Amino acid sequence: MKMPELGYLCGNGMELVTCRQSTISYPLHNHVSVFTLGFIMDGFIELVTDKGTRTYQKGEAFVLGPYTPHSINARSCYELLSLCIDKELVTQTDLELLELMVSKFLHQAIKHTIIENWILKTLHSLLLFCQMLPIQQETNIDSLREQLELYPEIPCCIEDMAALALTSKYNLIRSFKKEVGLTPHQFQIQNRVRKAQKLLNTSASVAEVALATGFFDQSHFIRCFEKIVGLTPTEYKRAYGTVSSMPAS
DNA sequence: CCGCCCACGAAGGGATTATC
DNA sequence: GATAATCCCTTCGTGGGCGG
Repeated sequence: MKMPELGYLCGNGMELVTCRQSTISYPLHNHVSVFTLGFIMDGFIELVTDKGTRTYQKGEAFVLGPYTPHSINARSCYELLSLCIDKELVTQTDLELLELMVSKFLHQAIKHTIIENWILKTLHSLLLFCQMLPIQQETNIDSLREQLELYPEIPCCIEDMAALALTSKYNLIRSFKKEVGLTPHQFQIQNRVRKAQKLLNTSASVAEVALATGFFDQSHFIRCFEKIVGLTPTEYKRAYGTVSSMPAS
């Protein structure tokens, strides 16, 4: 398989992931409590959400709200720039200031590449759209979701989760899927992989990351990781070899 | 709307081997 | 030695159906 070129930068409540020459498809998942702005730099992708399937091609952008379940089908080689912004930052910051912060972040993040004009031009309307998206009220499901997001590595069966959400396991599965778009277990696995991605950016070995994120062993970890990320942990580590994070300013 | 039951498929668990 | 891949059996999560 041809390895995609990946880039990752984070800081000030924002994360930027660039993916070049990728042919990876991603199964159903969500980006937890962040807004995601996706910019198609080259090629095209098929984005599937609960609102349907839409093809986005070079020069087009999309917005995903927090916890929006979606999948990506790669029909060809594509280049995607994903900008994730903390929910609080989006909802609690004045639009003009937010736009300034985001464009500053983009300029800092992509130092050696000229940011295409269309990205900066669409930024304002995309951020406005984010701020206008309705945010759900807090429920018991939300507190469980928060627990699973913060501590995905803790062994927690469906009965334990139901107890946390003050409901039955049958109702939990239905309600959770309705609100989050994934079953509790799928959500837990996804968060474990997400946490593992962060740990893989440190000096920890694959086996250490596997145990630290709640997987029984590295064999099981590799299977789940590859299914969600599209790369094995080692390939991922290699692809993100030049990882850096920006100092807070 | 919620709880329960049940069948089925996916995930978990364990062992082993291959590869670098 | 670390990591990746595969196999096989067991366990459990999930979806559908049903009833209160």
